[in-house]
Amino acid sequence: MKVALATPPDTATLLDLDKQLCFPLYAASRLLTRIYQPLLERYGLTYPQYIVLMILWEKTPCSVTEIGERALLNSNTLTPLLKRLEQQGVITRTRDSGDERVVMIALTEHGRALKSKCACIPTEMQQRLGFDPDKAIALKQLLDEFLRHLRAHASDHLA
Amino acid sequence: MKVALATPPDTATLLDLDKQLCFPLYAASRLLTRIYQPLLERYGLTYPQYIVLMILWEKTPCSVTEIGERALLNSNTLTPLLKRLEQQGVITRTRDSGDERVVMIALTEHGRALKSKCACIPTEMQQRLGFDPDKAIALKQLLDEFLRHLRAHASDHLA
DNA sequence: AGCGATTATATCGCACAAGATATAATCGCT
DNA sequence: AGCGATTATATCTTGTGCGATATAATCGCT
Repeated sequence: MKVALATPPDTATLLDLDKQLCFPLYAASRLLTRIYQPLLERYGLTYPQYIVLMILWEKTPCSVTEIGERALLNSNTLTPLLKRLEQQGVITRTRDSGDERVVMIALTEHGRALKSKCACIPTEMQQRLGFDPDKAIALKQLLDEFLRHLRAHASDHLA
Repeated sequence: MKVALATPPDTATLLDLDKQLCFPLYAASRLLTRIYQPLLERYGLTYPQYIVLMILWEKTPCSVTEIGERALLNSNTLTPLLKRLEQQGVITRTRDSGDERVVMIALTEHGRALKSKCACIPTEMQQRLGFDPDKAIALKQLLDEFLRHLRAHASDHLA
């Protein structure tokens, strides 16, 4: 016979929005992106485009696949995004002469110049956020660990 | 004259993808949503739709604005999402008789029934994730705090 | 060399997101 | 009562995201 039905983990309760891990992740991601937006639109960039540029600022040129692995985005998202960056004159897209399947993405002069213009963004974001730096670091560490876990786990699920 | 230019926080370095807080947030949010997907598509739901349903399972009916405040989504996102849920017979949309500007969203019988069908999802996600529960709790707490901070802060920036 | 399997991008369709703007109903003040 | 301001949704446009599929180039094996 069922006895201690009184106390928690009853399944209905677990469906409360406030109990979810995913929701604050999802909401915080969108809100933080919104705070980036006014800083980025000065240069005509969206947040995902900024991610791609950060990858290219570290190493250029990069193949589409390399960018996808780093940003965790597939070609169906990257192709149009990269075409927009190309139209803005920020990057070039060139087929690799050695392997014609590969499209190499390289920064233009303008794209390189954007790096120094964007250099103030991380600091400015930190100021605008005004979130306790210690907590931000703790959060980032946990998130990085969680992301590593998810990446390792994702391959399980694709199998 | 500039002297100690050698050591860190030089601005260029801060643009490294690995230094960013937003990127793991953004990436983890998308990866986690992907893990939800196979569980949700059994019931023809997307993750944002599931969020809205969790809100309605706690309290029905709700106005569009109430849902928007809870889910942090605006009408331009909610209106089409809610219309799709209506077409699926999960919710109804009715103008409030007292105030015709307000559209009240209520669960249908089917929508209510989905709650018990979805009851297993939180537990199943936890199992599938296999992420250290203590770390998950710590992460959620930090995220909740960060989200509260962002919400409070967002209003500053909208001003 | 020949050809099926693999790989790298691209395309298509659908569903968010969010700013800007439109529309209609209600409120508040005189 | 009248009317400008506010409020609640809806619509339009642009830009992601992502599953499914298409296409073209390369690889691997015989």
